[in-house]
Amino acid sequence: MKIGELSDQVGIAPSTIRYYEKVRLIDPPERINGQRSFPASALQSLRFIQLAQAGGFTLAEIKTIFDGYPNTKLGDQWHTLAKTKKLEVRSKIQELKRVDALLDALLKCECASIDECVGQAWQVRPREQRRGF
Amino acid sequence: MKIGELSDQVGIAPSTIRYYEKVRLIDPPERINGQRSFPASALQSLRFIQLAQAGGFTLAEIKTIFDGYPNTKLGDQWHTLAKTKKLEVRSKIQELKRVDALLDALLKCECASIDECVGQAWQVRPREQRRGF
DNA sequence: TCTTGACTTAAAGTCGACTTTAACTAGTAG
DNA sequence: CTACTAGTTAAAGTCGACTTTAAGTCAAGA
Repeated sequence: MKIGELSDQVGIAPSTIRYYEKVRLIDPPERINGQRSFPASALQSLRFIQLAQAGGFTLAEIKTIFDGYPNTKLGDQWHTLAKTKKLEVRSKIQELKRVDALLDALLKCECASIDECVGQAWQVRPREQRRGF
Repeated sequence: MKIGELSDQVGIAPSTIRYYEKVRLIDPPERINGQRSFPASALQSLRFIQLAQAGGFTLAEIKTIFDGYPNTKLGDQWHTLAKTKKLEVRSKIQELKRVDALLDALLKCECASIDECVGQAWQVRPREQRRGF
């Protein structure tokens, strides 16, 4: 598969794919007349990168996973990272649910200001002392 | 409230708060002897910013919301943006759930490579043609 | 009075993740 | 043969979101 085709299939610009290769995130593919010829597995790799990025992984973290897997000795770098990230992902889901609720509130409520509306959406009454945060 | 106290309460660096003021994301607070003195509502604004950022809003988008709210004429900019973002947030939640599942798979499975494992986690058999994507 | 610590400014620097540019090559269609 | 398309490289540029730097101000405590 040439870079253009791969790009089309996965929805990642050729320049980005070359960039990923340059920073050693993906393996340098075979060259045919100087042009990259990717194996089918490159598609999976790129899709993994897409999803992991959506999950808040940096490219460096994705690299750690790629480099380490499947070595699973306890305390292994990628293993530790994956577990940490799983927690992050779960709390991010909770955060997003709060954002969703907040947007609902903003779209529906009649508050005069964002601050007031935020207060309501968070069950926090403004103009009143709360104890212990 | 001086900038240091606000910073401590909300967990955002003073330099960041000044930056938000510079890019007109928050209102310039009153100055007492040249020093910023924030009203309590600044706390709510900053918390809103934090959460919105976590929800994938750019600062420019947050500004649009702040600037437009609470004007709710149909087709209003902030209103449209909020509705669009709500959809984005919901699909992001789905994405994160997929990441969570993928991490589970990586942590538990015995695949020889990430690509293979990704294939399994996504109910996509590698080495087989799938029709129509 | 002197020092300390928290504040002020404008401007420059950083970082991650790409994208763009410029100059080039190789295969294909007319 | 020529033109076109899709590929190649290294290096520089961009963008969002901050952070750091340098030089200065101000009030409180020893």
